[in-house]
Amino acid sequence: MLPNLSVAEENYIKSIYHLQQSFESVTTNALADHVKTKPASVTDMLKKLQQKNLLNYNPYKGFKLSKEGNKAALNIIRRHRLWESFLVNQLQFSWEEIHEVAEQLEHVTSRKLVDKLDAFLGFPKFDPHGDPIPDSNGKINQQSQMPLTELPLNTIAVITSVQNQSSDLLAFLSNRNMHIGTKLEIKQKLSFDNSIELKIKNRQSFHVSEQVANAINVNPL
Amino acid sequence: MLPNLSVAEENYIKSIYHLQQSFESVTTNALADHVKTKPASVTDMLKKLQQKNLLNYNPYKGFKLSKEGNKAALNIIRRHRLWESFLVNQLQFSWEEIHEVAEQLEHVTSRKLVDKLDAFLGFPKFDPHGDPIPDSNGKINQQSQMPLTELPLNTIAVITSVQNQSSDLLAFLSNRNMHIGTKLEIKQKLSFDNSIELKIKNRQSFHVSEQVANAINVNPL
DNA sequence: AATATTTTTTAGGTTTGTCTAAAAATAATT
DNA sequence: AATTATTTTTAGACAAACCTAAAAAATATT
Repeated sequence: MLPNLSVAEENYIKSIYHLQQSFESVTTNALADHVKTKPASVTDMLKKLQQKNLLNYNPYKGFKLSKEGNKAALNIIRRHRLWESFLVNQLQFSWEEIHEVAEQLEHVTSRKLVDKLDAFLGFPKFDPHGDPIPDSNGKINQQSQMPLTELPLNTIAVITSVQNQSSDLLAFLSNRNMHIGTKLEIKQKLSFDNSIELKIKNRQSFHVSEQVANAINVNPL
Repeated sequence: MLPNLSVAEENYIKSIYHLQQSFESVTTNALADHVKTKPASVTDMLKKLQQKNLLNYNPYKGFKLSKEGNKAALNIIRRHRLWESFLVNQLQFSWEEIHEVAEQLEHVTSRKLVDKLDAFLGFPKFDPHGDPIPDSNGKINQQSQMPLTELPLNTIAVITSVQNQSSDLLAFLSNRNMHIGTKLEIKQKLSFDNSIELKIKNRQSFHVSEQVANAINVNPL
């Protein structure tokens, strides 16, 4: 069903997908920046992706992924995030190191490999950065992830990731029993320093600074 | 130290290495066959590898891997065999399916990934086909693997692999307590049917047919 | 509205790895 | 030894993905 894609094509598709998530219109220049190439090269590739029906492209007007293109993108992202999970959870990589390696692994296309890896990892829903992993049908748990600072009051949410790697912070979180998967809710936001009062079930509430809250991503339930 | 290699270059190097193991001189035509391309393309690549000091090449006379080239080959083979081990031992792939997937995985170059994978797998010495896996310094347990039919009498050896996938055979071997890693020795060879009398420590000796013995590869200790 | 600026596309070239067809070197045969 | 056959290399082209420089279109500014 999906055509065979070169590594270059996959990288463009993935970049277009990511840019579409952040900005509702993607420009040639922004894409060139993202894939680290020149605008003229982007135009060439856009034509090629259009021909493969992965992209709807009107010269000078703009472009966006077709339904097929979107499917292809989710497939690539699935592979990327599963490998990231593998690297962190099985091979003990730290978060900074994985992206580059996953960039290579994501281009290994065997469907069977990906599905078996998924099963081996226990069908994770989020990667180590807290980003959702599309399932084998391309369904993705839409980006409900947000920094803790944006979580509304009295809404239970799960910690999905921590942005920062500093051992200080990790130790602090561990000490407060905050781990990936921990459920919590915000009881109060203090306006004079933007600190936040948190409550974890069966524990006493406690405060965290704005900086800490900003480094924690959560997923409301 | 080793130059960055393209996927194409890696495939040529790997093929040259394998052909050198089987035949003491490798020809342009044989190599073209092995990498599924045309002799003219091979000549082009030979020049390139020569320039990178991976190959000693004399036009019309012949070629072989340089010391550096050999090192590069062993590195690629290490990656290939570690991934094969991963696919079979962790992801439950069967032996037929792994080669193609490992052909892609072997080109992921992160040294750290490979070494961590090696550790994760418990530093295996042989891949699922029974072929030796080079260590991180490129040292390889030279091919002592042989079919059980060629093992001398009264020499203890370890089963390293089974050539055949038939469930009959696998069940038979399992029933006789013969698995990868099992130590055994030959007590007698019967000349009228070439069957073999085997002995496993702490067990009664038993016979296997020539066909069965031929499907089993062993490594003398 | 006319001009200036920015963005995007076209035109033409380069590199990598491939190809076919022809030439050169080596090997085999009479 | 001379001819024939095979192997290998050269010559010239092509596709993919990139580049620079120039042209075209869209956007912004006066």
